[in-house]
Amino acid sequence: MRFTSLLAPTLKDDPADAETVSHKLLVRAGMIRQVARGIYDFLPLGLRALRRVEAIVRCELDAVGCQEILMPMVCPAELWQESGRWTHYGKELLRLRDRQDRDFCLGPTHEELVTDIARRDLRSYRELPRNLYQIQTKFRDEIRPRFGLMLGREFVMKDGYSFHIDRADAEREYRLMFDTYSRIFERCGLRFRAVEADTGAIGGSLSHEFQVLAESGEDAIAACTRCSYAANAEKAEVRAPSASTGTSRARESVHTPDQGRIEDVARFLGLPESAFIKTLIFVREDGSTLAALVRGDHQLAEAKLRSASGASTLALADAATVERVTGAPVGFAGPVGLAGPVFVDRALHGIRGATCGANRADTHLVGVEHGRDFGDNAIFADLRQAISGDGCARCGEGHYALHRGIEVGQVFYLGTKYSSSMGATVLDAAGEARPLEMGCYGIGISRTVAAAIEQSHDDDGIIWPRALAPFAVEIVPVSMRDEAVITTAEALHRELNAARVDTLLDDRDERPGVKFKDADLIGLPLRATIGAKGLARGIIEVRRRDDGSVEEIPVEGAVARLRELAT
RNA sequence: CGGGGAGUAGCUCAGCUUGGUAGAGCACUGCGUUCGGGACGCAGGGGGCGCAGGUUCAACUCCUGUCUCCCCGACCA
Repeated sequence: MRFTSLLAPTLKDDPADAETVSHKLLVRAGMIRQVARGIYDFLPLGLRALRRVEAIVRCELDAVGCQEILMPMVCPAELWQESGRWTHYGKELLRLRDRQDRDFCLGPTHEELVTDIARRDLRSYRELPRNLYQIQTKFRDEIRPRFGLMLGREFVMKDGYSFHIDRADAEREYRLMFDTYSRIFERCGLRFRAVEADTGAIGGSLSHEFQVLAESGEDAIAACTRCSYAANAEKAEVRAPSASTGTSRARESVHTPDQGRIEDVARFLGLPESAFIKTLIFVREDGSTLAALVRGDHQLAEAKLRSASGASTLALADAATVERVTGAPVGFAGPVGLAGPVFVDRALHGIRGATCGANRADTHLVGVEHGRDFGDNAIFADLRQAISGDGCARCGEGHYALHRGIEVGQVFYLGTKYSSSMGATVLDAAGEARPLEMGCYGIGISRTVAAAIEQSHDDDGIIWPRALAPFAVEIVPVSMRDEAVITTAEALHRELNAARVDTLLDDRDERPGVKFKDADLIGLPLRATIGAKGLARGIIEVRRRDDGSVEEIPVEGAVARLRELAT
């Protein structure tokens, strides 16, 4: 490909609306362009990177027996009504109406559609297992899209679904997909970690996320330094503390005017935040309320509370509800005398001399003690987010180190959630109709492109992993006025292409500095610089984008050498 | 949805406080010089200031409405 015919509008300035590195660099390198919030054009270079990821995904999935299909982006409401998600999915589901006034939605995921295929076309256990996938544009009307390709509303996703006669076979497939995903991300050249994950709104019971490790990641993941256990910090089980904390003292109330935040009260009273009990009020789906207690310096993990309380959905109570339940404005809730179910994090078991809200305006209680002052209606559970240094509950010995990650893939064991609600059954060997056991497996293709950049870049631009680079080699003729330079560059370009090495020839009549800057920005793994001085000595200079190392190679045999370096 | 910020040339921004009919750098066009890390000179082209109203002799500047984009949002009990 010639630069002069490539649409690659590189920019010197960072775009004003970009925050993250990948967003800035993708735009600056002329790979994507924003069209509306969370919606982007892919320009040729960006598309090529996207296609690289797709190709790896296809290759690995096809190799383990998956079959590619393509389902519609516009989905009829009926199927979503059948599964119940038409009413439950929420505002992320973009609904539309056609000219006949029929309801449709843009598919944010395709369990309904694929289950519909399965129930129509799969009849017998003999036709199982099946694993169907598609690579397609998805739409989720996110509340707050951000960070370019990281959290778009429209994005490219590979979603796969498998069908089995029983749970054992579904779990076998789950493990197969787990291994396949590991291979896919390895091939992409990414540093990642597979972590146990919450199953979230989709449901199911067994799930791993594939997290690309990057400082800018939005997910916190906890990995044991001793064993192989790693999990989303939301889910990572925290080992129960061995000893209770604090010293006993008499309970008394203190006047804390306008001190509603733990941070403020802690300063006001000169106490550490860890000596506080944080009391949060939640509302269940049916409108009933419950309280959750964590230590002042800890964060509640909503997913844990959800499973401890058995509530399918939980929402933090609004100010009016808090006042009704606690009898005090927001900021002064506490467990003492609080009615209703109270879920308590294990770190508070046996706590003494603690401080909490008094359920009275502008008042806190000090010297609060578990057992003496609260606990009758307490249900103890692991409720908080893991933090660095927490004990690993899995091996019982190690401790957690926290990392930031970008979720690029997830594998789920789904069970019969959709097959049951949508009547997707097959006959088993005994001639009995059984709902299909299902698994589902996703990879954020466009997000993977962004994640690769978050993980691999420098001040000058992108540093593509070989496997994802839009081109393998960029040829930079230092001058477009020098016959020998041009001839050599053209020949190299031609021969590399013939040798199936994707090559970009920067044939623009620009000064060398401009070309070098753009080459660094675009970030192809190898740059072959051809200049008059080098040619006089019969050499071409090859520079690696990742470590900046330079190798001079003879013009004779340059193709073979470059091909070697490129693979 | 709540809070904050911003919409002026392709990009990054200045100009609005104190209304008088729009500017810089980069990019772009032509010519010349230059040519191994974002060159230089000269000469050019391009926007009427998100949109719609209003006030005024006069609005990018003031007022009202509206749209779009960006950032933050249990952390508090």
